[in-house]
Amino acid sequence: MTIFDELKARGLLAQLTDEEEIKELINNGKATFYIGFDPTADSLHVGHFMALCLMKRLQMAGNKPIALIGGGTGMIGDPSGRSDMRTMMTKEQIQHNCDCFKEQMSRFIDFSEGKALMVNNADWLLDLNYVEVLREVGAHFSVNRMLTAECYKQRMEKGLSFLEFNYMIMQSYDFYMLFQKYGCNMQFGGDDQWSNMLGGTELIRRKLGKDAYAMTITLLLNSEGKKMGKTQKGAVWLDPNKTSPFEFYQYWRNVADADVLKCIRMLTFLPLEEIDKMDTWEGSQLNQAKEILAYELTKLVHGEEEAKKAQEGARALFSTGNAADMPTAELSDEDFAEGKIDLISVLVKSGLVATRSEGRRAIEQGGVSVDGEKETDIKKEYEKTDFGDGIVVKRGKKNFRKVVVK
RNA sequence: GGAUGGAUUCCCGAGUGGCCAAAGGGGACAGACUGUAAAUCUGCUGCAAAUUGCUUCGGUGGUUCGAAUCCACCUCCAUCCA
Repeated sequence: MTIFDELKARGLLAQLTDEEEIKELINNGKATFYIGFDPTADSLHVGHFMALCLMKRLQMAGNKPIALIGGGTGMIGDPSGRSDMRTMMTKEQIQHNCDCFKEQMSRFIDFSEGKALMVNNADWLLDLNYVEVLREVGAHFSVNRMLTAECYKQRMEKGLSFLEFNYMIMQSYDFYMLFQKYGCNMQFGGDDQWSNMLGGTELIRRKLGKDAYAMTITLLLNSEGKKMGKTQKGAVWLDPNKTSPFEFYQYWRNVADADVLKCIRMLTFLPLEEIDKMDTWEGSQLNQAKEILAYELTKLVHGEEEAKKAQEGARALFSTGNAADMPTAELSDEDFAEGKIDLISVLVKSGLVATRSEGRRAIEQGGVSVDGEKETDIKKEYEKTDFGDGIVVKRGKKNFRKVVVK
């Protein structure tokens, strides 16, 4: 199976400028392609992960990836797919984020011996001269056409600043630069990047009279049409300090039935034949598929050892309600008043609830249990000796914490 | 620069002197049912020493016994005019 057919079978391809040409290039390892990453946070998240996987797949097929870090475009902020203005970041923030990105990416992509490149568009964007850019680049863009682009249409209702309006031009300029500097003939990105990417191919055609190609990856949406990889607390990060391997595992363990197979197909490296078998699974058997998905992804991101730990931890926790390897919270002497601490305080100190009111509510509604026993007395108090080697406090079905006294 | 409309809690959105910690919906959280899924039903959703107290309706001052609500100024947003 060719790499192109595989990508297609996995449902990764969304839009392509020229299917035949792209197929030819990537199947024969002749593509030098880039994917841009804007440093909007100090860690990559699941959305980036898809792009990284794509890079890896194509690299394995002999193509040369360029990871472009948007140190320059990050100064502007991409309006695509957003209904509100981005908050502006300081230069220092952006630099810090770039550094974090670099480190995380090197774990996925082989950057040795010219097999891949990592560049930062700050290198060429920050020193641009305004008037020069207007004359050289701006002349090739039609405002009328830009405004008809889907990503701007949405923003026309809420308001779009000139700053953000220019994002497309900057991204197009990136492609143009990479084409000249590194012979980069292809750009990949999320489907929301389509219009920005077309801007680049067009600029290259107009300025150089040469062809370049663009291809977008399907956005990973859940059955409700929302982007996956987002939780209430924010994104699911790849940085273990921001999203622990256990939380990461649990996120995928808990995806909806309707989304499991899609996720396995798009995100894992499991052979397609194996995935096709799972396609017939129904009902509670799908639960196994979720376990596979969670395990495979955790393994890819955090390594086999962490994946095993997370899986075992989760299994033990949900079957027996106990596990050696669960998040632990420590209480110290100051937490005890006259040798005692009340249950609400335990919940707050262990981070299971944010406020005492929330803790009170959780107890009153029967959502709290201690060592497997439901506890509904909000005044319940514990002495130091009650903790022994640690007690397991649970809020809701999926939030556990082992509480020990130091 | 001018005219008009607007800013309410996580989001949308009611509220136009006291009955307001603020209707309704969404989301989130908890419970029941389940498969760590979905759907459904129920509860709950500012904080706290919790039948009470404290802090919230863009900001700052003011009027009043009492202000989300009235007045002044300011900031931001939308639409129209330049």
